[in-house]
Order: sequence, then C-alpha cells, then structure tokens
Amino acid sequence: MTAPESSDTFSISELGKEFGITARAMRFYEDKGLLCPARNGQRRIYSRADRTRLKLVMRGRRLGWPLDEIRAVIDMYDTSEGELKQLEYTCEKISERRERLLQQQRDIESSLRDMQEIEQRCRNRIEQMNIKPNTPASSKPEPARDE
Amino acid sequence: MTAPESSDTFSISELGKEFGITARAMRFYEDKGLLCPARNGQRRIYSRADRTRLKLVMRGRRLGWPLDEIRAVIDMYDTSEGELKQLEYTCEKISERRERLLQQQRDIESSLRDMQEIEQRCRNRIEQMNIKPNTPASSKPEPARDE
DNA sequence: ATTCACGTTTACGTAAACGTCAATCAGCGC
DNA sequence: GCGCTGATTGACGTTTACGTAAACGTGAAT
Repeated sequence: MTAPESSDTFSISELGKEFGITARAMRFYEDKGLLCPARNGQRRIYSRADRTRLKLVMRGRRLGWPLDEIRAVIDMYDTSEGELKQLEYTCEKISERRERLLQQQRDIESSLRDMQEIEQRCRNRIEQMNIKPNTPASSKPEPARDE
Repeated sequence: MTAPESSDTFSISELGKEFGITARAMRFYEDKGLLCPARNGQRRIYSRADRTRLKLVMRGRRLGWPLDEIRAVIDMYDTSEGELKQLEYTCEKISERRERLLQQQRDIESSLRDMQEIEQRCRNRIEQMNIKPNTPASSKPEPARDE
C-alpha cells in the first residue's frame, strides 16, 4: 500500500507546478476567496474540485479579468441554487459577462487580422532584401485599419 | 470659414470622452510612449493617427495586455521598415502574440459555453419556482467541465 | 540528533495603472 | 480687467496582484 497513482489530492507545490504559478499566488487566491482547500493540520490539501477551480482562475487570468470578477464568476457556478432574486441577478451578470466576452472575441479577431497583415509586410520586406540587398524600403506603412 | 465639421484634430477631453477614459489616463499613456500628440504651445493636439493609436491601446486594454506589451505591438505596426535582424525579430514576436491570441480565443469559447450552461441551469430553476413554488432544489450542481 | 525538503504565517516591498489634489496658465466673453 | 472653462505639470495616494524575506513547524532520511 503505497502512494495512489494519479493522485486524488495535491500539495500546493504540485498544483503550482502544474499551472505554472507560485505557492504564494495560490495562498493569495485563497485569501481572496477563490480557493479554499482542505487542511491536514496546517498543510493545504487540494482536491480535484479545487484543481478545477484553479483552472477556472487561470483561464480568467489569461483573459485579463481581475480576481474579484473571477470570484464572482466562479461563485455563479455554485449559485444555480438560491432565491429567485438571486437567480435573476445571476442571469443579469451572465448577460454582462457574455457581452464582454463577445467584445473580446471581436478584439481578438481584429488583432489576428492585424498580426497577419504586419507579418505579411515583414515577410515581403525580408524577401525583397534577399533578392536585391540595399534597396531602400518601398512599402508604405498603411495606417492601421480602423475597426 | 468656421470650425471644420467632423474635426481632423481633437483635444484631450474630446478623445477621452469618445473612448471613455480620463485625461489623466491619456497623459499616462503618453508618458509610457503609447501616444505622442502634437502641441499647440502647451496644449496637446491629437491627430486622426493619434486617435487610431489610442483605439489600438483600448483594444489591447480590453484584452488585458499590459501597457508595455501594447506599446511593443503598436511599434510593430511601424517597424515593417528596418534591418533584417529587426524584421525577423518582429516576425518572432508576431508568432508569440498570435499564440496568446489563439489561447485567449479558446478560453473565450470555453467561457461562453460555461456561461450558457449556467444560464440554462438558472432559467430551469426559475421556471421550476414559477410552476411549483417552495420546491427544494433538485438540480445537482455538476462540477464545472474540465477544459 | 540533525539535516533537509516542504510547508506555514506575518509582514513589508513593489510594479502597474491610474486617481486625486494643488498650483498655474491661456483664451474667451463681457 | 475679471471670471470662467479647459488644459498643464508636479506630487502624492491607491488598488491590484503578487514577490520576498524572516522565523518557525514537521515528517522523512541519514
């Protein structure tokens, strides 16, 4: 009877390593109410559910959300119970969040198009330099598209 | 000969109003090298090009980028000129940025799916309360999907 | 018994992105 | 001339999201 294979619980450094964050960050998230792992004495014991919550936190962070917004969103996962008022309020917040997500989606698509355009200009220029070195640049840097 | 209709230049408060930010923020962006408007004496005069740059800044902010990354990206728009080394370096940075954009895109799609699921649960619950009030909740809050 | 790898709390430090004054100036409307 | 509006430059304050160091606990290995 040794350690279970792909464990059901994790230490703070295990999860930290998996998600590329420090123990300090995880304790900070706990302070802010984003996580609340079980304890064995002093030591934190993270369950699979905790790991999932942390995954949601990291997703929010990659999207640039502040921690308290992330907390609000995570809380929504659990607040499908509750009073009518509460449920309606949650629906409202979901709408707002969806709006912002769709805005971000549009921003990303614009950015991707811009990246493609810039890359194209760069590659053209590089090719030109390979064919006839020492040619002064000819591509007019078109002002960025206006979206 | 009166004021030109849809102006070619803007004051700091005009642009601020248009984008929903304060003059302080715009001066801060200038400090950080994101903007460099012309001057009439002391006063800042923003051109259409400045307005476009500011638009790019705001887009970056909505995507949660730090200001110096935004600056790096904006600079890329202008650095399609330059030395070979520089051009290749720009291409590299574009790749990295594209990777992160695609990651954000995936994160957004996951989030949108989650929002939809939560909203569905909420609406179901609300409907149930309308049909037979005072029924204790029956929906098991499935743990969040693991993407 | 001691070392060592991890983990804990407490506390202070810090970088980023502004907010919030205060003092000052410049044009204009009367 | 005088007041009002809008702009400018400091300078200091604030919030967020951690980093960093200090001082201590703890179980396993030597």
